[in-house]
Amino acid sequence: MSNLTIGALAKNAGVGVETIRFYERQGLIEQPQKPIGSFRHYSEDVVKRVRFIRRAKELGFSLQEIGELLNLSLESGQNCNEVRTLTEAKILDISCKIDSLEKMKKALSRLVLACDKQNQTQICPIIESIVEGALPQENYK
Amino acid sequence: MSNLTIGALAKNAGVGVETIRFYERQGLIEQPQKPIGSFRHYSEDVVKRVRFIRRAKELGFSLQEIGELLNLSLESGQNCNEVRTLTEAKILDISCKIDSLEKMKKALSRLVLACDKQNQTQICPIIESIVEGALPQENYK
DNA sequence: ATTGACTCCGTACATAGATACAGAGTTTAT
DNA sequence: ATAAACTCTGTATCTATGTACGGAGTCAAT
Repeated sequence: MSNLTIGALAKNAGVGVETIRFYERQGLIEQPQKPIGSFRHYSEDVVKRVRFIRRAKELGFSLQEIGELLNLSLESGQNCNEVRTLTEAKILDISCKIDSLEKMKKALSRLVLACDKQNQTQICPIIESIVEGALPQENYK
Repeated sequence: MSNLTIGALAKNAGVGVETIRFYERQGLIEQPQKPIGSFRHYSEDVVKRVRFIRRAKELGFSLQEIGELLNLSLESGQNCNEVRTLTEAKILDISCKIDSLEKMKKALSRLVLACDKQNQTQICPIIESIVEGALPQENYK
């Protein structure tokens, strides 16, 4: 719609102009039409897209993974089964992350509780409760 | 306890030897005693600590933040109120992450559902539902 | 039609987080 | 007591993810 310039897009999405062009080079947002003169112009959808990228990064996804997430859709000629398989894998991945964060949160809540009780026993529940995680330990080296 | 060498620690924790020494330089694990000869030796606790670091990284925390998380405890001379305040902030941060991941998960579940229904409408629910996030939009530039 | 703000492209630099390597010392198994 | 495997320190290199800059072109307001 709204035909934003790159500067307006960047501002709305909360990133720098250079970052937009970087994402374009990485293939995360497509090279836009340049109807007016020779400047890039973007729709509101791209604002959402960039915000999504920003958010997903904070959740520990790499740009590569974010690209995969963004490509999950039933647009046009996509094979439905393939999309479903990929999507289910992503869902599993996300569930693991949620589990870990829940554990972390619980551990920290216990810490606050210990604080309230003036319970001065040495306690650092994070390590105790979060380490043994949901993700399989891949072979390393 | 178990007096692991750096190699054993690395293997158990699922990282490389160099990574251990890197974390040491970053202050995430302390320079250990070297009782036997001049080699580093570690307890089982350090294995847990490194696994925690690894896990927390996957959840989008920086090493700096991970250090802060690891320092949250009621050990020895720490000010209880201060610890509580910091901890509550971290809990909030984590809750936001969980929220975002839940939204992402729901969006992907809807996608799978659409697959099942052979509903071929173009659908890419990720962007719709995850973008508008819990985190405040910090001023950028 | 000129000025200030914005954009273009290309390339260089920056930062976080490792990872690799060189050359020397140490441990352990035979 | 020797060889293989491991570790030491210090430094250099690598990848991912941006950021910055130079020099030129474009747009919008006066």
